[in-house]
Amino acid sequence: MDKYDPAKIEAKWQQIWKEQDSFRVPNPAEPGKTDPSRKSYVLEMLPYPSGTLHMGHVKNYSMGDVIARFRARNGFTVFHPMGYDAFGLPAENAAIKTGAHPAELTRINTGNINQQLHRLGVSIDWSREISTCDAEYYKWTQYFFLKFFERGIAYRKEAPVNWCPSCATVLANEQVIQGECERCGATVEPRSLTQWFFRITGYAERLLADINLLDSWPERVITMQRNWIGRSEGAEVVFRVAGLDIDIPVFTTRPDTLFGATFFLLAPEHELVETLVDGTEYENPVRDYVTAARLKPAADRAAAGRGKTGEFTGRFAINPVNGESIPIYVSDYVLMEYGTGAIMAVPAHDQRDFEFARKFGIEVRVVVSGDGAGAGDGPAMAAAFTEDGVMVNSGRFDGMPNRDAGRAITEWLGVEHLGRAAVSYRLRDWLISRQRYWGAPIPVIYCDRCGAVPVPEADLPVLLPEVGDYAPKGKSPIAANEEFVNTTCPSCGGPGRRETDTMDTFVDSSWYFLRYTDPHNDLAPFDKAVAGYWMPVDQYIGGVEHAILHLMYARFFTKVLFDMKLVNFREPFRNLFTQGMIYYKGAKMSKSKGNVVNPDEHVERYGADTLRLYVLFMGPPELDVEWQDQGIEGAFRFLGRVWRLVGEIIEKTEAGESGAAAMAPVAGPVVSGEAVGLMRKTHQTITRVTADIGERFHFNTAISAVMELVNQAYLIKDGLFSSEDGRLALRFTAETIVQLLDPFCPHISAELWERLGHEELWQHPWPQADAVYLEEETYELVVQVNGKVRDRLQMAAAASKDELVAAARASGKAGRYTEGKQVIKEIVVPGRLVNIVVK
RNA sequence: GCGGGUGUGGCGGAAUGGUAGACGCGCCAGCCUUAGGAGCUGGUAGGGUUAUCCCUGUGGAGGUUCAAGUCCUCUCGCCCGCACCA
Repeated sequence: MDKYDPAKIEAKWQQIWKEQDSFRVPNPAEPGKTDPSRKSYVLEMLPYPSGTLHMGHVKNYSMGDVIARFRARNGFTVFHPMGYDAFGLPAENAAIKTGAHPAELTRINTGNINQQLHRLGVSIDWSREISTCDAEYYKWTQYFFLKFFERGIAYRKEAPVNWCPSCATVLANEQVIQGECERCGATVEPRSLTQWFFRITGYAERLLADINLLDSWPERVITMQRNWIGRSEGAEVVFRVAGLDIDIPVFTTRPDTLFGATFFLLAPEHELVETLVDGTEYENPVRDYVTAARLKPAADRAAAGRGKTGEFTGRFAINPVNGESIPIYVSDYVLMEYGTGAIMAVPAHDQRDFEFARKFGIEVRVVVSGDGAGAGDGPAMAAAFTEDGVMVNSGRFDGMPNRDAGRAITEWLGVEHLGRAAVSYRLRDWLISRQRYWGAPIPVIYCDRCGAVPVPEADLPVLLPEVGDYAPKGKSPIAANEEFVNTTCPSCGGPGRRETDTMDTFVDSSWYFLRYTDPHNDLAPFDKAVAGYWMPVDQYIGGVEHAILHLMYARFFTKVLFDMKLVNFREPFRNLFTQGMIYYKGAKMSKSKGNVVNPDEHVERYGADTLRLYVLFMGPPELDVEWQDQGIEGAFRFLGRVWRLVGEIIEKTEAGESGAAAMAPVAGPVVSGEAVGLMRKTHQTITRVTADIGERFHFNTAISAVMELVNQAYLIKDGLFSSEDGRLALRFTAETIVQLLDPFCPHISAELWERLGHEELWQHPWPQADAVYLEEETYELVVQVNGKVRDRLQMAAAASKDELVAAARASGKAGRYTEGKQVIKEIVVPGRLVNIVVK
């Protein structure tokens, strides 16, 4: 046979798949009445077209394709679409540098990626391709904004926000990592701006509770989401400012420590700070403190271990449980965004409050005692006591276990109308406005008379206008386009000005999986029945870096759409698989580090099949792995071995001696026992590969199982060609190898399958293992003495327990260790081992 | 600090509580070849003996069990997430 030439056969099959539109899946004519039980929606996170695909994408799409092709061949109608997350800063920044239009750059990049995906041979239904920067798509993103606005989920408020000076835009909390911009790493600055938000906090409880509806998500992703939502149970307690008619509520998770509150704190941003100090001698120092705190970068302010600072306001708060007056301070360790922006401080039982109290000489009063006796040791404490104990110094609650007291105090507060049980979340509302160009314009018009007025649905899309200069100047470049900005108010017809901010690109990607189901619908974002047929996504695959951002937003979006009755499911992604990253030279691949492995070069050199095979063979798909330059050589060698093996079998056997015949048990005289052995190995391999792909996603072990089979075939093939049974077994083995390899390496498999005399491998049913061949006649019995292996014996599969014991006892090798000893017992595991326990 | 994950040859990694190191890379040897950075075959955890066999070994220390990489307790290292969240 000719030499293995991946470039030639890959081009050939990609052309055939393209011409035949092989992976196209039409929507059912009557989706509501069509049985969706055999559909499988396989989805990989859509790529951001910043340039070309990198190795992480190759892994992602290779995995998705293995699952898609495997399921297709197992009788599922596989829905496997693709698109581009095309709005975003990289294209815009490149545009600023080169002067090209971001749309043009995006068009070029998506074209490149489309070509790369074709060259990988991924089984995508390209008729459903979408790009989030197309007006036909973002029209519906804007539509959802309007619907969210109608429901009060989209709203505008002035708030302290995160400003990235490098990206020149505000960021959502999720996009700030340790005080730095998630995208560019610049230190974010606090600013107070009026911005658009999505009220995701209203869904905090459901985002948490509905985790139970997910079938299979990685534990760490679930944990990260739980942590991010950060639900805390406690109480809201109202403190009154002495001498003023002002009530300030605080949130606490420790209502049991209320009697230990010896001071009170406000966040610098708290709206009442000014009221409390206005016109008093404390006015100036407090104002100075507040100003300094507002300017401090969030990262500095949050730095743990930094000494506590604060400023006394001259005011006192009255503790509702005992009527005590406690001093009110302003301190920057109190966060305006969490709880109510004010806290009661209990230094004896909170380390932060303790540090503040020590610095400012405030009383530390123990109200929960560890040993039940040691009350009043506050002045001697070296640190706060944060464990559970028994109540002291707390009036009628003394002597109670503190957790019980917490509940009792909360209840009492409720009765007295001084507080109530409350739940607080760490999750904040999603800030979606961006002061940048390359995004979907927020469809709102401002009118002096009517305020913020939504653009009427009929006027969508609000097209992104042309601008002369993309460089951000603290506000969106769109603001410079007077023609765009100046319009009429849809409500009163008077002069209006358009909103010039665009939406966070995470809004675009929060619903793209729905658009795939009905991508050309121009009357609605999607048809409910059609979406209901394909959704939810049965298997979602992507990087763990989206564990919070994208996955939380998409879950939120789906829940809002559920409430709007646009979808009939609560969770979009039933199963999630997060792949590990590929490292190179000990680090994450990145252009700045210069350690990037370019997929195109490897496709060129070895072919897509080899690259796909290697990225999945490298290790368990969920773990981070290190790219090894020589590793891919091994994958290429293996495919060469397969090519030559199958080629030789094609040449030396007849097509008539093929799979169908081999599916029946080997009948008649078995010329060579090895023919049966090969049939057994082949069927065992079917079992292993099927389980490894279908149930465990252990692609690396599935591949190694095929490698074993190939190795086995090589060892015994020469002895088998001479007999009829041998040729039959070899032909069947060759066909099986090709079929099992198909999800990983579809091109070489399709080619060899054709040469074996068949058609359309991607539609051919997945091979089934035949139990007749799985049963071994003999096996190796391990003989242990006191748990140590001493001998291995060939035993008949049917041997009884007694026979196994007898054989084990008769073993000379094992006998050396049992001689002269007393046999206490014998453990028999049929099919595996006998363990003789002696003393 | 809290939460999650992970630790096995020179390397990537296999092992429903039942033969530790499958498979691949690398390395060594043989065959084939005018040649080989091709192909085929064999070997390759460490230590001691080599006809063979023995001992030790899955980060460390205990424990459960006839039997532990696997289960339990403690502990150490690394990775990820959150972190002044009241």
